[in-house]
Amino acid sequence: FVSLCHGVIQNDEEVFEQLVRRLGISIDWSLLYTTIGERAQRASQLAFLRNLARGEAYQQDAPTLYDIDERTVVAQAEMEDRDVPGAYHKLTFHRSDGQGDLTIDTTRPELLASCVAMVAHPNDPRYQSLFGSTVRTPLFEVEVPVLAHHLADPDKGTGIAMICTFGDTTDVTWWRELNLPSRALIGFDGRMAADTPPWIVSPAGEAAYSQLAGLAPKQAQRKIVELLTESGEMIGEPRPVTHPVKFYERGSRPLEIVATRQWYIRNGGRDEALRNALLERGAHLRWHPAYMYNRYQNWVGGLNGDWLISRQRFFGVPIPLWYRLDDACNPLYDQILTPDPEQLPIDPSVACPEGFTDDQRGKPGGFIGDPDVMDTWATSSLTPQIAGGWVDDPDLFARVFPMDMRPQAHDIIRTWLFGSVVRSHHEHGCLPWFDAAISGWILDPDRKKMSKSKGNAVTPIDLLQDHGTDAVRYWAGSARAGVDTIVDEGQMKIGRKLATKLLNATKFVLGFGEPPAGATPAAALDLAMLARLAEVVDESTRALDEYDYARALERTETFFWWFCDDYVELVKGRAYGTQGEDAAHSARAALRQALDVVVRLFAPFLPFVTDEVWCWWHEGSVHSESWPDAATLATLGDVSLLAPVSEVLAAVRRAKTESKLSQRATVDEMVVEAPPAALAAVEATRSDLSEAGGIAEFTLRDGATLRTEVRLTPSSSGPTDVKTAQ
RNA sequence: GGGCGCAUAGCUCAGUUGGUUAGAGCACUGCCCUUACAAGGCAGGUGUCGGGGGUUCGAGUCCCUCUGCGCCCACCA
Repeated sequence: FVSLCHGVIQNDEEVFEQLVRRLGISIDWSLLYTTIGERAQRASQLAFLRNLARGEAYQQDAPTLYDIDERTVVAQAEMEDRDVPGAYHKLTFHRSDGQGDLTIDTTRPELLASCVAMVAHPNDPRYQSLFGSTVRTPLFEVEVPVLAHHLADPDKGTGIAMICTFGDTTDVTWWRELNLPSRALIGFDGRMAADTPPWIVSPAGEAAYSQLAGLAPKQAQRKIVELLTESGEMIGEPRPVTHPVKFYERGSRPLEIVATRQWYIRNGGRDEALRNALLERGAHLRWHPAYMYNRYQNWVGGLNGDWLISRQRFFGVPIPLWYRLDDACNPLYDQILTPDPEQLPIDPSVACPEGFTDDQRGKPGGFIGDPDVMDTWATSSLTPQIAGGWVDDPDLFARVFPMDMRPQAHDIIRTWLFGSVVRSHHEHGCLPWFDAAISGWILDPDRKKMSKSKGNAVTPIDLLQDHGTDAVRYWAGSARAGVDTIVDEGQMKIGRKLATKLLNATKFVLGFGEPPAGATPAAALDLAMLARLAEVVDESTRALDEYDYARALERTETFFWWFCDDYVELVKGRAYGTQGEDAAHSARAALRQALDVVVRLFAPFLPFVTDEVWCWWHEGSVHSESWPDAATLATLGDVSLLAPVSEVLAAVRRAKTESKLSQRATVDEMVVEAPPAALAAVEATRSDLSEAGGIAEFTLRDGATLRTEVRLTPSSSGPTDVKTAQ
């Protein structure tokens, strides 16, 4: 079985690696690790042994939530509540003093044989006289005490409940706090015990139990309802309710509670000082978005026990321990044998503890390996240590730990993130990273969470094939951090357009040829464009520093479209040389400089197209280049120049469009009226505007507001039309 | 029951410490073969900023409240 698992894993790892490579994520593949690989097992087992040595890991024999299909215990973090249909059953208990009956409501009548006591609130006036007395259970005729406990809710059911071992976690609390006996009947196979338990002694009780023996919970419930109805001890019909029940998150039947010996790691669930320390750690983590800390707080504050890490599975990282056996071959769980850390990873079912030989395995006075494996999160919670070389590369570890950032989705804050904080707190006394970047889920177009079982999942590889990696990353990069995001192939198409535009724009800019060495942007428009770009670099850098990648992308994109639509169109003619050599060199230098920066700004979002165009005029990959620095751009330019110029250009285009003319059509005359500042801007770019607009006669004059008059001659014969645009 | 998020154009969303007439893309419509790009370009209409109240010279933005949607957590007889 284990070898089959390894086969599946090997295949999956290849598929995942292909996917990650295709996504263009910059991974140093020489540092690849897998959570089931040797390095991870070594780190996982070593960390556990160190937890054990410091008392942070311990074993306990206690009632535990257990999945009867998976046949394993599960941790609180892997459970979820589901609303399922159930029914209240009103049962009659008989007072031992013969003074009448007592009725209770239960949703789990099948556990009646496991009843150990009755409980009501200490202040409930209805039951004051019964506290301290005993009652007999229906069918089984077992005497159980009537007790008081503050958790009993007078408003629920009849105000008095039967305590069974174990119907729910409240039963466990009552059982523990009221020192009750254990009468568990549901076994690891999820069925009622085959033999009549010793506490059922009456012939009628034995007869009743024999009809339940070996049944699964649901079958047992149907049967006992039959029996109770026959005996007249059930009042009325079951009353249907919908109530929340605990399930294993991947399970199909409700969890049962069984008493079993398991391993735990302290996580504050039973220790207020540790809980507060971990809350404090979480508060020091920089959360992106910040409100995700609330989920951490909710989770840590709501813990009701330590972290159960042992699992009854065959494939996983083994718990690296052995136990001595007594002369009758019973394991002595307090006589733990630990391996030499140098030998890790080990499988205790194969390896022998020091001082023993394999022929002593399972023999009287010998030893036995722990049969369980660790929860997958017990290993995943150590990924910063595994990746950072905690066990095998102390030099690397010293340099990279704590790590910068944990990227993950919000649904595993309780598992991956919290578990990692717990392990780092115990082992290193610090947070494992400085920042946590929490993403949302991808939702289908109907805003439903994607899941394989619902069949609405879109695999990333299909999207990458259909739209290209850059397009998919553009869509993903436009989504705000932490927010669930709908798959939007429309956005991907826009991303693809952007990538195509970058190819075309680069081809065009490079087509002008390289300006001579030493040529620098000098024209006012060129300097203004570069000044605007400098602002974009600043803003984009600041946004990324704050993990606001969507803003960084948006700002760069907005600039780039303006750059293509307006700036390039304005300087096109000049760059071709229509205004002389010097003017051309200024434009060409500015175009190249801007493109050089823009490509680097886009590189994290559109890794493939940026790398492609970069190599058209640079050596090496854009992804090895430094991030652009606004200070290196010409800062002499006046950004305020740009708005009036773009406005005049738009007015010309509008006039041509409204006259149903080609944008190439000649403007006979244009008059721009503007206040002094705008007028100066238009004046400074007059030659570029004239060329781009095809303007024959261009007049400027003072005015209160910017106003552009455009006179056109339609290409075909027709009346002269005067368009006025604000 | 406790906590959190969201609500802005038909759709998806920007809107930064309160500050001109609230923006973008998509969709829709029209025009244009234009020597980077027709798998393209240019241009155009579109709003009770969820409701109500308050603070302020000024509120999409701050405060209170209500409504709707979504998520997390909770001891579920």
